[in-house]
Amino acid sequence: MLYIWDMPRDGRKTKTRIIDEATTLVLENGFAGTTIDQILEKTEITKGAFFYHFKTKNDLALGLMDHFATSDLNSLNEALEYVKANYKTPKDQLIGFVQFFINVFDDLEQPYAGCLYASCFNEPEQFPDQAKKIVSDAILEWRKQLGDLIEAVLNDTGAKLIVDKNALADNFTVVMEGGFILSKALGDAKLTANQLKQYRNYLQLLFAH
Amino acid sequence: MLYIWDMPRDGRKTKTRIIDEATTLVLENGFAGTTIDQILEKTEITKGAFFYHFKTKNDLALGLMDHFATSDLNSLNEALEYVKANYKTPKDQLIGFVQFFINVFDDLEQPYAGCLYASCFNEPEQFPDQAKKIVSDAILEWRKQLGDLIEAVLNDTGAKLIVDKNALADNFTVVMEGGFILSKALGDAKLTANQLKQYRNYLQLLFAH
DNA sequence: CTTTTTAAACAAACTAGTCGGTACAAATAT
DNA sequence: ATATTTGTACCGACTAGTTTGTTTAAAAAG
Repeated sequence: MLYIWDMPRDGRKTKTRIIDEATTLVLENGFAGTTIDQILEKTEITKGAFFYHFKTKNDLALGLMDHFATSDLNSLNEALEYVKANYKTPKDQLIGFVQFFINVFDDLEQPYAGCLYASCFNEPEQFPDQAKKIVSDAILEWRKQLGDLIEAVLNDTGAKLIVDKNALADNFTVVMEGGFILSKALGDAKLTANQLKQYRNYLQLLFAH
Repeated sequence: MLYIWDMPRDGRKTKTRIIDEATTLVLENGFAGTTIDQILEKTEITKGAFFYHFKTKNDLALGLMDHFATSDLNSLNEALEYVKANYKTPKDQLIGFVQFFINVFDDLEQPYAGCLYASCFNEPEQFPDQAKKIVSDAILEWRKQLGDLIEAVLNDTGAKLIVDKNALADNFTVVMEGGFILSKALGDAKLTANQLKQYRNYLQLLFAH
């Protein structure tokens, strides 16, 4: 017999709840535009509980970015593992990687809530340097992993044009970030996937036999 | 009969100064993160003068966006006129259009300050609907003008792949917006131009003979 | 004269962060 | 077994300072 009052208090649940709700609020109002009172209202916790988990609002910024980057890099690795398990040639793996994310964003009905990386550099003075470093490290990790895949294609298949491996890898991140903005601005969820398809087209033309 | 005292004092200079300095501040701190006192300090005017020109802070948001969009659409038209005067075939005009902006961003030494369109949708709840409409209208104008150019190329040259005219036109906006983020995140001014070069590559491969 | 700008005070609401205190489970002591 | 202590999680009133916007009287400038 399990009564709720028998359940031990788990502070991680509260912390996770704060991070989840705060992320939503920051994507709607920006970081400076999100007040701690708003977070308290959404999470239905009190000020005391909030400051128990986060020393300051800056500390929250760090927590948000850390959580976001971790889950972002998880999805990078998930996609990499998927294509390496399911495709043989580097080219198929690279195209499959992009297609993986096309499928994700093709299924969305309403515009993706947004990316905290963009928030961080849209109000850069509001975020501590540590948060900015988390973002740049994450972007460089996407560059590295995609860059390795691209290099393998260059060695295996060759390209129709001389291209910079890093710039081509970065182009994925750029199309994603820009796609989110376009999608929100025009209120059309499908636009992000459509933009990724342009990137896929580019790769297909570049690495055509 | 014209008396000298018929000429009122010119408040447009002050208003322009407010808009210029406020734009810089919003790109650094976000809109919610920019206080009117900060603007007063930078412009060296007083609170009375500020509220003489803008009824509310929301009114300022509108003024900023209107000014920004006007100058953005001016540069769209400038580039269009340039390529139509200097290139003959639709394909050369389209590639020339992209090259026009590559040249602009290749000359930058430090990352582009940023785009208010992005600010608007990174803290959408902070901006009035009217401001958001200015942004979506501007993005649709880029889509239309570039789309017309692309359609001319499709009719004249044909494409290696079936592409959606609008998505291909939007891809320019997306690469710009994403490029700004990348450039700021990694602190490298050249990255935006490099990303535009990927878009140019894509067009060249797509419309190759 | 009319428009624009100053200077300074003021208010009402909001904001980040503090602080003393409570509830409760597990560990420790008796 | 029972009593006491300790540490974690949480509460909510309070404070010091900030923010938008108002008001008012006077001054500058074409």
